[in-house]
Amino acid sequence: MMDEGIGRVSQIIPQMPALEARLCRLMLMLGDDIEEELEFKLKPHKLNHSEFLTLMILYSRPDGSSTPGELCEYATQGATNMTRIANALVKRGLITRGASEEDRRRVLIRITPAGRRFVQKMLPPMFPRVATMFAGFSDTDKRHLDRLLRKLAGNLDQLSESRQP
Amino acid sequence: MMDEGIGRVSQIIPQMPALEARLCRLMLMLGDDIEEELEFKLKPHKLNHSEFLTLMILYSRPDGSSTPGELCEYATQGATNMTRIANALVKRGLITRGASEEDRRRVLIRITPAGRRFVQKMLPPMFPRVATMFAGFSDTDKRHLDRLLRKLAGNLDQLSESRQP
DNA sequence: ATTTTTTAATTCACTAGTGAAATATGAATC
DNA sequence: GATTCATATTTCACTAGTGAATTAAAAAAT
Repeated sequence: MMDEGIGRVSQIIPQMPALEARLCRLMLMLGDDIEEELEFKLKPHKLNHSEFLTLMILYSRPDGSSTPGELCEYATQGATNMTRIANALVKRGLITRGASEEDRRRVLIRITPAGRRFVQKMLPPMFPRVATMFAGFSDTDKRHLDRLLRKLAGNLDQLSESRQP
Repeated sequence: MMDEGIGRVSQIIPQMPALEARLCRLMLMLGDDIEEELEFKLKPHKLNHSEFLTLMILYSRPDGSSTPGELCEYATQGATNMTRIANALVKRGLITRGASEEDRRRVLIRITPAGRRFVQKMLPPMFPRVATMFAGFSDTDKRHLDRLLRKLAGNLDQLSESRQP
């Protein structure tokens, strides 16, 4: 369906990089599909993607703590949104928010023991469906995919730098 | 950075499919990156992604017309949002909206000559950066990537059917 | 030592997208 | 042929995320 669409457009505008455009479109569709699958798994826990990601970042830190600014960077979220995310997670007792000693502009965010238990409980049931996503992929397939995606990521990185350096 | 995070989590929870989780995360990041790049190219034309996609679907149809319901399906948008998208495009004179003759529940959406000209003018300047995204990709790389992404899409399709059939 | 500049987080007003209900027409059933 | 059921679109109330302005503290400049 998408293939036919791109085909017809590239017949009218032949200088279009049709193959590349198709790959772009595929990546966008897959990104949406994976996001949808993820949100489906998160819904029972009343978490959305960015809250989950933020919580996982904290969980994966050796000391379980970070600052809003750092979390923004790693979760690629605006500071505005991080405030809301932190509000939501604090309300549920999964993280705490306190003032930093050294730099009083900073806020210190820390995952709570309850937050750790929550992650450890919710994660395992997600595994089977993640594995299913890559059913029929050989180890070589996965390695190839990883390599190609990282190459693409590198190119996109350059493009993003060329936007506002 | 993400690799270390997943590494630490999979040390605590060893039954996690770490490789697959990493590929998921990569796909999500790349989807966001490509979306960002696309929105950047669309901004000067005051279009967002879903408006652009809707317009392109109409452009690529042989007769240049469709209905809201059909557009929802192809653009994977809710009906609610399609109403807003159509409103925006009508306002700019890129599409028209009229009642269907056969089925008066239906609305007929059609790209205007101005809409066609608009697409033909805005598309070519986007090509260089699309090509750059795949710089360093051999033809084999692109074929492989296409194959792997389609396989992944197939698996995700199955998963989505298992959600609410 | 005071002023200026920079950095960090938050609040506010907005855009984009979703789910549930409303409206209206067509199709099916009795 | 009236009633029930299904389909198509829109409206309304909500969630998620963004940009601009605000507040406050630290760092740099004078």
